[in-house]
Amino acid sequence: MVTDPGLLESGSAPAHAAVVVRGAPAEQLARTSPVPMSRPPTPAAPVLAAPTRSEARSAPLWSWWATARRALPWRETRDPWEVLVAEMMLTQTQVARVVPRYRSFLERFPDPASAAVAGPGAVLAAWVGLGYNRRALQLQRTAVRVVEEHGGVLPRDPSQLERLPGVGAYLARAVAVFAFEADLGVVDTNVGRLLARAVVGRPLRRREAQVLADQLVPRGKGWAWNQAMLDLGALVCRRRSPHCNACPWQADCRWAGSGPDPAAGSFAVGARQAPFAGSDRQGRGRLVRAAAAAGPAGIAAADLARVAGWPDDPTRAERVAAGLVEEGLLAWTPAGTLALPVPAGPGRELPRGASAPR
DNA sequence: AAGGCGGGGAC
DNA sequence: GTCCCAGCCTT
Repeated sequence: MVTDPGLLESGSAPAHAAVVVRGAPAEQLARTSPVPMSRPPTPAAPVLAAPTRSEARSAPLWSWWATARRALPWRETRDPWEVLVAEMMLTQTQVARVVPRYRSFLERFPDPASAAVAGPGAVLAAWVGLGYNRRALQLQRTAVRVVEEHGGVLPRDPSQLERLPGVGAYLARAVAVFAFEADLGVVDTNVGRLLARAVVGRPLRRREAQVLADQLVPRGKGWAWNQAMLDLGALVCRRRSPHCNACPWQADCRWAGSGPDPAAGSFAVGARQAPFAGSDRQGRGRLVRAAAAAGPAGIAAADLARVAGWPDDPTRAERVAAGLVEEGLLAWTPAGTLALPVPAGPGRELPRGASAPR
């Protein structure tokens, strides 16, 4: 008998019998639209071609996952805010870099209300070092919106989640699946790579990938299935040098690790990015980090160029600093120094129009 | 469709 | 050194 870790993890998962094959054949995926937010009606006929059948893939995946699964702190919760914080931190950031920062951030901001009240500067100060500092601002703005429009509780509908600042298609579904245990497929870089390589053996368009991911989810096991898929992509079907010998889908893989990588150019699979060293991004990061370290006093204008890493190019430093101010990541103080947008620390008032936290 | 956005670990 | 990561947003 195949063990089913999903039933151990997912309190609401029904103890049902067999995985049911649903959905449309792979050849029809492209014209299935729009992406359904819930399971479409079960069609009469068996549909997915043999290599893409969910049933053939679920048993090996569960067996593999029972021993290979990663123990990660955000897998211990179903709180939607805690899930959102994890997913926001994990955006383009490796798991190993998020783990040591996750719990300490949640201790400081245990719910949307606390982040809304604290203000952008405080959230940013707790974020510095994780990278992509805009995410901290977006998370804080989302917290304000959740307090103002949703009574301080994140909505469970992906389409509503997606309207929140910084919450796109992936994050909305990730919250729906990992907090509310929806039976949807999440497509990040790991899953996107896995689908392209193992399931279809060719690059996938956005909608194809999303529909296919949805169809593979065994009913009632969305949480465990997606966590297992992420683990399989991250640990076995890696971007470089995949461990095909250790893969539970080796017998059914449409690629098998030789020849051109079908994941190249497929949806959610990252493209090359510009060099970081010497970029504006690098200077921006230095300025925000230095502002966080300087506290309310801020960075003296005379130090900007040196702090940004361009001692011989103050014009560039000022331009980049102006951009950070424009985006709300930094602010000029009355003294003419550059600081985080609001004083970090307790005792701030709520933004005008915000309701009191519960 | 393409480019900007952090930073650190793997190679 | 280069590459890439539980993406999102703007142009």
